[in-house]
Amino acid sequence: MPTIASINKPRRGRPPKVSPAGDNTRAILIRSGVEALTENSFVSAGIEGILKKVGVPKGSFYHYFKNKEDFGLAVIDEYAKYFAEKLDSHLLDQQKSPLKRLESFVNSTEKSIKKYNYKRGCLVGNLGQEIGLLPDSFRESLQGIFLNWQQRVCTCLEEAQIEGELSRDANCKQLAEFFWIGWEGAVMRAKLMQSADPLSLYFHGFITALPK
Amino acid sequence: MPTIASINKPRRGRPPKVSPAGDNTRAILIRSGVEALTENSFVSAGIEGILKKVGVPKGSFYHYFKNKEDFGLAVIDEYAKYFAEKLDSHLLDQQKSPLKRLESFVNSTEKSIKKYNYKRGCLVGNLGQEIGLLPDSFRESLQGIFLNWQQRVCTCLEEAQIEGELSRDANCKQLAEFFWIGWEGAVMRAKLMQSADPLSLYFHGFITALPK
DNA sequence: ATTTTACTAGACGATCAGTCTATAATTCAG
DNA sequence: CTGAATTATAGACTGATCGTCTAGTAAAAT
Repeated sequence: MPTIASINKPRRGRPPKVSPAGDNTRAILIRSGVEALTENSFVSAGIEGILKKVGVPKGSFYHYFKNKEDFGLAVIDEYAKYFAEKLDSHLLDQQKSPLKRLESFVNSTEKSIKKYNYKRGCLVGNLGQEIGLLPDSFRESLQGIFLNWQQRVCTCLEEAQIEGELSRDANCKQLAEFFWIGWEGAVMRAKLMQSADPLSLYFHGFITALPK
Repeated sequence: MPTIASINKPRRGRPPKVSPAGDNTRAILIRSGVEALTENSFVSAGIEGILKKVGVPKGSFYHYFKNKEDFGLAVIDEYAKYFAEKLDSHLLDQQKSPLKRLESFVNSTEKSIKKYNYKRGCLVGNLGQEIGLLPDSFRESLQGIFLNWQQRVCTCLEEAQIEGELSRDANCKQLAEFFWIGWEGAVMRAKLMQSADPLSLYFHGFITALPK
């Protein structure tokens, strides 16, 4: 990102191709990578396919990224950012009760997975499953993302306690962790069954399990 | 498998290499495949690697299997057979109460995942995650395996009802499906965290959620 | 014109699934 | 015993694709 200083007193040479809308080549590649990795695995997703989909020549890849690992980390970060926003858009919706907010997130995921014909799942789940084949740097990153998501759901459950939807005795942190552990299984199963039923079945089970 | 007739009146030519212990080349390849696919994904698992691990030359592979897909299906079948036996060894143990049998399965999985340094997961879960990249024939096979496992847990839960560990009102079929949906998420998370905690946390959550 | 930087074409070696030809091993028929 | 028949082993080979790299061109500054 260019600083104010670098705009006022530009460096010599050809300036980087950067647009305010964020549609520069690097960002385009990352978005293409997000799409690829929500459908494919990291190992089987080829760089060439990711490039071809957005018409960026192969030689450019190693100008923008050190290697595939570096690219992968950038893609993970972008997905985490996108997903955290999506999560917040539901979990922070003050119009609904806390548990209804969680339900709203689930419903939105159901719609989304149908929309993409049960081909796209959770990028973090996909990469988590093949963690044994991935660079070590991926593990920390993915672990941190789960912690982050769990924290958000935990807060939502605590608000449910305040509003009386959930027993004061409930261990929200543990429940949030339980939710995400199983949720990734539900997303996987939905892809396998080509049906959103596993998502709603899992959510229904989770809700009825909560101590009132 | 040779029939009685074919033993009494054998065909001409070299007979198929088959040992009563089942340690013929085909079986060895399948076992090597099971190991490979519990750690890797199908797409990223190379045939050459599977062959090299057991010292079988490449030419033999296409003698025993039509192609990689054919091999994959055989590997899945072998794993399903192995796993169903493992499951039964716990769930049919009349020494324990039904819910304790399920706990016994969970404990055994915890030990197993530790033993292999959190590298080996569930073959069915691994392949399920990448189902979008796999031949169509895999989907049916994997779906059927889940149905089978769910049926076994369902029966166990019904026995728990009889023994009074579980409410008569409980929907055992649905609970069994819930269990397996989430369980695959827990196995994935255990690999990612390099810890068996997600397995026990998930099981604990499942048990406390059951209607008494 | 020259320098600096941004970007790209295409080659490279490795590895992939799968094919092919050759031959070793074993058994039965005559 | 000989030779045909069949199973099984062996690995070179093809064509595609992989991640990576180098040597270059394009563009805008001095």
